[in-house]
Amino acid sequence: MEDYGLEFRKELERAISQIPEGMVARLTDVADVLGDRRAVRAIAQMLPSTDGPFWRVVREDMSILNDRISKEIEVTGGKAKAPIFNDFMVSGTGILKKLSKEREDMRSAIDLNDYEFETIVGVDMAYSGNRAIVALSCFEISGFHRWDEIFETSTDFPYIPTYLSYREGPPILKAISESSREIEALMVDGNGILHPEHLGLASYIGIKAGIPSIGVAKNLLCGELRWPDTKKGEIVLNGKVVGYALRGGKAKNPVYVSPGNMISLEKAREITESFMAHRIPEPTRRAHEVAKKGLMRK
DNA sequence: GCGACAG
DNA sequence: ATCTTGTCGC
Repeated sequence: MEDYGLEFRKELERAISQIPEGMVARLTDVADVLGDRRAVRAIAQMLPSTDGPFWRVVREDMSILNDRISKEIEVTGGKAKAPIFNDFMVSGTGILKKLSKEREDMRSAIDLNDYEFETIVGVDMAYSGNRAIVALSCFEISGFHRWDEIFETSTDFPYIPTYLSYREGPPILKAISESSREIEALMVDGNGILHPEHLGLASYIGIKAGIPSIGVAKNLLCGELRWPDTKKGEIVLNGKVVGYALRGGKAKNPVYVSPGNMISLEKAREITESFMAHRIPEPTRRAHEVAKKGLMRK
C-alpha cells in the first residue's frame, strides 16, 4: 500500500537535518517545507523520535520544545535567543502539497448519482500505539444487523486535519479487500464531500473501492451551518450544500452527513436518518464498539 | 488578538 | 483517536 507515513517521516528528517548548530527553526516553517501548516501539531508530536537535531525546532513565539537546545544556545524565560534558520533546501513542493494535488485529481471521479444497495457496512478504527483495529459492521437498509468483522493493521501516517484519508484510508481499504463478505456500500467515520477540497475520507474510500459511501462526522470540519428547522441543518461550502447536520435520539449535538461516492446528498441523508436511534447512526456506532473490543482482547 | 482544525 | 473521575439524566 502507499507508504506515505514513511515518506512523511523521511521528509521531516531531511528538513530537520539542515538546521545548523547555533540556530533554531520555527515549527510553522518546518510544516511549510512539508507542504501544509496544518501539520504543526503532528510534527511537534513526531519530533522527539526524529533522526537529527530535532531540539532546534521552536514555536512561533520562540519558546522551546526540548531542553536539549539550552546546551547549544542561550535560553531566557523558556525562549530561544538565536537566529532563525529558514533557508531549507527542498527538492519538491512538499509531500502534503503532493497529496493535496492527488485529491484534487481524484475529485472528478466522485459520482453523486444514486445506486441500489440492500446492505451498508459501518467502518471505524481504534488505536493503541502502533496497533490499529479496523471494524466492519454490516446492516440491512431495513435496520437488521447482519455481521461484524475485525482486522488488525497499523498506521504510520499521523493525523493531520484534512489529510485523514492517508491515515485511515489504506488500513480500511486493506480490510475491505481482505474481507470475504459482500460489501455493497459503506458508512464511514469522517466526511465525504464536506471537505475543503470536496474529497474527505468517505469519498476517498468510496472511489478507491468503487462502491457507494456515506460520510458521518461528529464535528464540523469546514463550511457554514444553516438551520432551516431545528432537526435538520444545511452545510454550505463554496456556495453549495454539501451536507446536513442531523440530530438523533435525545442528543443535543448533531452529526454531519455528506455523500462520499456513488450516492446523492438526499439519499445519504435519508439512509443516515433511518439509522439514527442514537446520536451516532447504528452502522458506525456498532463498528466503533466492535473496534474498541477488538483492541481489548489479545 | 481570536477562532478554527474530520479521527 | 487516546488519556481519564465523577456526575447528571432517563
